[in-house]
Amino acid sequence: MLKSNQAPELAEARQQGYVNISEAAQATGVSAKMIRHYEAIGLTPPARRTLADYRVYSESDLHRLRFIRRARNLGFPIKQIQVLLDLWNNQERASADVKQLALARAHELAERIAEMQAMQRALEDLAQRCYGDGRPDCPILDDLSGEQH
Amino acid sequence: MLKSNQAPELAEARQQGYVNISEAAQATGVSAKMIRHYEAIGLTPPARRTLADYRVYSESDLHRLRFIRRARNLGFPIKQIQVLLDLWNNQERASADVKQLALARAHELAERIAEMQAMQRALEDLAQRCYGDGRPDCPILDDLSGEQH
DNA sequence: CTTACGGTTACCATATTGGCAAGGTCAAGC
DNA sequence: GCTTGACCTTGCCAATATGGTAACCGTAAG
Repeated sequence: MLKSNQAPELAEARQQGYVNISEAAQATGVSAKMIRHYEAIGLTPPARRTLADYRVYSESDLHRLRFIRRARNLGFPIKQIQVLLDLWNNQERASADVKQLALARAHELAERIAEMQAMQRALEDLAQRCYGDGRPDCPILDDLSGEQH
Repeated sequence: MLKSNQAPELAEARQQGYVNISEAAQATGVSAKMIRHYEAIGLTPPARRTLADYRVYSESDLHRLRFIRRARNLGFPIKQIQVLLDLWNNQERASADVKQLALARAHELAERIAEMQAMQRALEDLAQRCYGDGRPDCPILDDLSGEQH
């Protein structure tokens, strides 16, 4: 009567410590939508299924999802998270590889931050020179028009 | 023999001071691809065409494209550029409207910058605590795993 | 006339996330 | 046992802005 080997029913899977996708989402902070998406693009291995094709997740699956969420919070794109997951699973990894990824990411962030700070400064400079009242004169639009000042 | 009123041939349009799309791209720094795209989404009015359906651009068309490029360089999204273009064309605009857009954009940028700086700091902290040699121990992966330190 | 270049439209792709629709499943209450 | 509501499934569409490709036709120069 027990069919625990391949595709259990949901209640049975739960007894074995599995959770369904919405519980996994709540437990990891990754939306159900994204959990399915990560599986579809191969970032995570195909989830185990019940007889009714419901996805169920073990504690180690949840662990991996939390890993992904934290990496996303650090701004890593999916491709790099793929590499990080490989390194995470690889006992013979060299920490140098991981450090290099982290520093490369930090460097990219620094460059983007510098660009955005330049934009922000330019906008605030322009806004400061703009009266901001009912008059139509506007140094901001003048600057966008390419007028010399 | 002259058919300059509606749809001239390319040579004729050129004599009237029009340029074709690749010249417009070079003159404004907006790629031909993007010029067509901006037209398709209604950011710019439909370009004038020659008999053979080639787009041709007047100096004021180029002026508008340069305006768009500068606004993009300041990080304005297309939707806001639409508003900026309207204000630019509107003689009765109030500079307050433009200033508000610029400051709102500056504010968004500041928020994104703060987030990214937090990521960057976190990454550099982690990298600094990582030996970065051949050993597998790696505080970066430990942190992503959620281990307490 | 041929050739090379460049224009045209219409797709596809990126990366990430949200939303919706149609249909099947689970659990609880009657 | 049946109904009901919540939840699962897949698949498709949406957004951001930009790049690429393919098939077809126009233009300019030899």
